[in-house]
Amino acid sequence: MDNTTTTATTLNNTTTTRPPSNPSPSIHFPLNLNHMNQQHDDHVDLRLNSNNDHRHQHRVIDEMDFFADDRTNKDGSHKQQACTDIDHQNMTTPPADHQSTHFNYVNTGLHLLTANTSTTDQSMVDDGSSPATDDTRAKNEIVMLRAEIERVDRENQELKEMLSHVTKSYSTMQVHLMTLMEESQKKDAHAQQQLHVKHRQEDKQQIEVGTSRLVQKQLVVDLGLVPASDIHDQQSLSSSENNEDGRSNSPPTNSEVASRLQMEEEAEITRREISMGMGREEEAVHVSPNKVPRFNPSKTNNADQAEATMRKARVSVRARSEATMITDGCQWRKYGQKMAKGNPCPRAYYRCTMAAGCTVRKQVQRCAEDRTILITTYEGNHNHPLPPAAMAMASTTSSAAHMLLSGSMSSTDGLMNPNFLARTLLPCSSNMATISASAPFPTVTLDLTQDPNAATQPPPNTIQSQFQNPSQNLALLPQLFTQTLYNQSMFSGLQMSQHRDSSLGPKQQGPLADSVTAAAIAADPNFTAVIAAAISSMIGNSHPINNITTNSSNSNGNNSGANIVSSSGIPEN
DNA sequence: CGTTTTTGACCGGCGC
DNA sequence: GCGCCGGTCAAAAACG
Repeated sequence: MDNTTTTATTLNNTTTTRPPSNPSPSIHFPLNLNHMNQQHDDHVDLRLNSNNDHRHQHRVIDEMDFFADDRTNKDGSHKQQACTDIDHQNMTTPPADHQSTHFNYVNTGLHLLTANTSTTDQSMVDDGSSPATDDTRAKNEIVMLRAEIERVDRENQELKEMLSHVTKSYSTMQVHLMTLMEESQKKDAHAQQQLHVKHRQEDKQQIEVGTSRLVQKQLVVDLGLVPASDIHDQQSLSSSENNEDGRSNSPPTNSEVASRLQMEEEAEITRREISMGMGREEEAVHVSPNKVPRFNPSKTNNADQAEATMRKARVSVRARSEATMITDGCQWRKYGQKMAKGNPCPRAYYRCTMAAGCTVRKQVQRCAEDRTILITTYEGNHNHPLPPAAMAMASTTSSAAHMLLSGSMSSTDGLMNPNFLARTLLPCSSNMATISASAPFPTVTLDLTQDPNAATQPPPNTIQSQFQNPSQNLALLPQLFTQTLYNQSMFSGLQMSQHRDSSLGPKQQGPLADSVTAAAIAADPNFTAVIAAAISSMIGNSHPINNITTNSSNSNGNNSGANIVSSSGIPEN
């Protein structure tokens, strides 16, 4: 941002009367093209010394950058910028090939002429040339400048083509990514169907054999209530049993095996996502008569640990709000309230009521030290369609779980590097996302409190800093949104790859995966929703998240009133 | 009357 | 083994 500001300032200094129409486009584009390291002098000198090709090129590119991002007027802006100088030099004779496009700038150029012409005039005076010579020189200069303009135009064109190419490539990749995701989803559905059928067949066989315990277990699988670890076990069992079923008569080829494994793996991941936060129902159904713990240490493997980690992974949002809860687009029902140790404010427990089977929960509690800060902790994944606003928040919890599952918990990269998340989330600004390694649950924390001197401190083992002031907080939002949106496809791709890698277990993923995953999480657009939700509550409780994102969720009547909370949901105490 | 909230009881994990 | 604590359950109360 500093670089951008510098550029704007330089231009303003150079062209003092340039219409203040376009400082804003400079905010974005220089981030994409790396010309911001140019000195101020480059801008000034280039403007005055058109015969310095090297420097001039820098100037041209910088100015290109400065306006190129203005997608509504980038073409015209380039030419306007490039032509301003020549217009200064030729006050009444703008180049014919640009005249049509620069009529808006003629007057401006007249005003900007002073500095440049003074220099030129001075040189002319120093030469002591006759008026005729001056005319010739001026004409030569005009010719040179026209040639320069043409060259600049060509460069502009090339750069525009490059930009267009990059944009197209990005769009293509995005489409490709979406296609892959759809295919993946289809595979998941297909794999689930196959597993369902297969398990039913196996159930029948086992019922005949009389293995009632396995029947019970697999019924749980069929109901989709089994934890991923058990699914994994089940799949292993099924895989081994596949050698005995009908299909095993013809040994599958390697590709078939690989394909099947991949499909089952994806199905497992899908189940894992669904089962995350299944909570009591799942346990109630699954617990064997012997009350064998589901995560028996004796048979715990990486997948089990990952599952346990995912189940408990949480996303916590700290935001200043006088409301009982931040609005996140979901319907919640309070099911409990407890006094937590060390905090005079009670902690309220909510569960999602948008679908019968959804067991997503959240805890809401005011900070003990600063009761204007509302701490909302989410756990689990929704298993039902959500309105856009709610979907964003819900995906965040899933994303957090994936991040933590990916090995960040075991890696110090993401946890112990104080600047890691900050660099990832907002490379040019302060930190707001933190990861807590404190037991018992891995937690991703978004701190949206505005007061850096708030008495509230993050729990031990957290990495955290805060926005320096509210204006900065809000001012950074657009950039944050841009950044997160830009990374959306990247994150999705990573998420998919994580799905596949997750079967390897955290230990088998390298530190790069850890870092990248954490980066993806931090850059996830879903975080935007969290931020938006928190910000919306900060800005005013009468402005729900929809004000920031979309009003489309109004259709289900769950926007500002989405969170059905009693007035005493969180006693102010 | 159906839904939601309240609140005491209960359960399981964990530390001593 | 016991007590503490976090989290959940479920009956009663409150609400619309």
